[in-house]
Amino acid sequence: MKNRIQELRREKHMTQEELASLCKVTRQTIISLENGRYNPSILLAHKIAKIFGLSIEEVFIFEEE
Amino acid sequence: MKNRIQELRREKHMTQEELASLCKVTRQTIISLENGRYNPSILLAHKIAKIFGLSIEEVFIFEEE
DNA sequence: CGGCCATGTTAAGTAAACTTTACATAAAAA
DNA sequence: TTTTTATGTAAAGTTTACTTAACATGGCCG
Repeated sequence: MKNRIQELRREKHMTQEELASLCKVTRQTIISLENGRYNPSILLAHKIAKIFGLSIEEVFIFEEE
Repeated sequence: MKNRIQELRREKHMTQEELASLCKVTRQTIISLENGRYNPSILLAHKIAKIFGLSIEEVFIFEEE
């Protein structure tokens, strides 16, 4: 699964720190998501999508798995 | 977070066993999701939504959290 | 130059998702 | 009545998401 977090965060001129605190997770978590180390929980995915004003499917790209 | 898994599964006349094998998880996982013991991973949420031909947001209801 | 800011790495720990196995029960079918 | 089918519970174990903390680096600004 790919995601557009870094791209969308930069569009909004947000730092990892700012996004993390909006989501109420740590900066490490944002780094791990942006760098593809693991996938977010569905709740975190929803929070992130909401912050960007998009649906989960618009932020997280599910390729064949 | 609430979900409509049981409702949608019954609409499709599917057993927990059938849904589980389509998702490639165990029946226990489906039971746990239907009975609200825990939330699915984003990958499992996506698979389930896909099986029902819906978006994640149509199957999983995010109330204020 | 020197310091700060944003990003990244590593590692160890906790919490939550998911598995495996075993057993229980009610309803339908044989 | 006995068996089968669908659903559920419980407990212990593995894997993955997330935290905490410490340290590294390149870019920018004074």
